[in-house]
Amino acid sequence: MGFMQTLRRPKIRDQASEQIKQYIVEHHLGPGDRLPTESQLAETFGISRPSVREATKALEFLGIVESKTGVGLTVGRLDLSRVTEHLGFHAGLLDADPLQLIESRVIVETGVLPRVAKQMAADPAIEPRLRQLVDQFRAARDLKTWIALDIQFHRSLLEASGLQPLVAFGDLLHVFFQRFRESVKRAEWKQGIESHQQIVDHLAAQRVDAAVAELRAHIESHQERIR
Amino acid sequence: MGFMQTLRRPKIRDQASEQIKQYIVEHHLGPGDRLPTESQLAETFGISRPSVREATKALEFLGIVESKTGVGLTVGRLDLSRVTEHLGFHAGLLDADPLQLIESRVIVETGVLPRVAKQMAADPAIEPRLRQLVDQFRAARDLKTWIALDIQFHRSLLEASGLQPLVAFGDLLHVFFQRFRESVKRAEWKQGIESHQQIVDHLAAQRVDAAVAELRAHIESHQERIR
DNA sequence: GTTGGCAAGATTGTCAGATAATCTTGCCGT
DNA sequence: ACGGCAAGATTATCTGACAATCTTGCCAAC
Repeated sequence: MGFMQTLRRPKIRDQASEQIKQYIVEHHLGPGDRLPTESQLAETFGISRPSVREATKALEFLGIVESKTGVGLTVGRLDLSRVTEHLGFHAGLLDADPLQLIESRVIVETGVLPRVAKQMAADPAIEPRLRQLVDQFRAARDLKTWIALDIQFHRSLLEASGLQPLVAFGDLLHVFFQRFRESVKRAEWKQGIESHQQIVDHLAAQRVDAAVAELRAHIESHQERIR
Repeated sequence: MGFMQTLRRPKIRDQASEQIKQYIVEHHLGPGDRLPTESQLAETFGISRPSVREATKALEFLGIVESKTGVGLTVGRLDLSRVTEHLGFHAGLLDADPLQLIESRVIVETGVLPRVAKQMAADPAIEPRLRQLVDQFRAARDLKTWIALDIQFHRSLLEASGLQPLVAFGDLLHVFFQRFRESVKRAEWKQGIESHQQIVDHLAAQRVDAAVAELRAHIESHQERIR
């Protein structure tokens, strides 16, 4: 019978990572502040250094602490991109509904366009950058560079909004979209190039609604490919 | 002279974690599937087992892999709550521009409302759920439960859209947003309650534009508090 | 006196090997 | 057929050592 217990003894390294977090809070440490050395932590917690390391390396992976050879451990600074970097990988495993991912992209990327239009009017450096990417598209000859440029275009669009959280979210999704970008056919390039061109044109002329419509159609064109 | 290099050799365990992720992708492994043993991984990568462990423990921390004593390593199941739990333990470490967070939330949450209105028309269960949350607001007496309910309300809004990726992203934004909520004053509750009420009313009546305007004003009201 | 480099110490990075704890599997007796 | 026990497999933890890297301070040269 298996009803009893499953009362697993908590793992030492997990206790250690909790204690380290607790240490940070109790000592009111902020980003950049120093932590005790691994040896000191090991002695304090009454465990071995390898266990402490497994704890700190896990925390470091998330960005909660940083470690430098010859220096020591310091408290880290957490930003969204750091987190999504690893989570994006997860979105690939998690068999999310492709239709939901497409719709999510549409909402985020079109939602950002009004801001982009404003930023373009204020910062003359943005438009040339986008046009340069469109031109590189036309010169692209193989699928691989086309994909890379497509990713960069959409990323630049998000970057132009100045909203880093949304850039991070875009990066997260792009891992997933890579999968069916590969199934793009040559004939569909041309259409993609024209879409990008028109989006930039619309934005430069402050025709936000037209840009939104074009971008929505562009992203939703993936829908036909996923069946 | 310091101009040369700063070309840090990539750390072995980081290479290892990358290789493990790569292994999962290349072998098309999904949650629950087995990975090679630590010893096998160590031998395959040509490194020691402790280094493999530091890599796997970091991945396990995020839920990318799971390990059970006597069993082995398996691919993990996405558990965002675990991540947000680790992130939220100390607000002082979170680094994000408040204005960008606010604007990002506005874009995501308002962008979702057209879909929510559609879903409400199709699924009669949604409206009572939202109204119930509004009612609980009115009954709330302390700041803590108010914050919890506020988070839940906005989350339910995203859930009602049926777009899981945006729900997950919303959770992440809330973690970074948390510290600003604590500075809400009692007088501002009332206003928040009324906002929520009106948003639900507008949506129920299919007045999407009005709901968008109200939600935007509601979120942007935080701007005045962060100076 | 100032500057430059070098040496020593401190700290993390990596490794090897061993033992304990825990889970699975299959055998054996009833 | 069923239940328990033993053996194997695998992760969990520890000890100890050495390598790589950064910081600090001393010392010599100018």
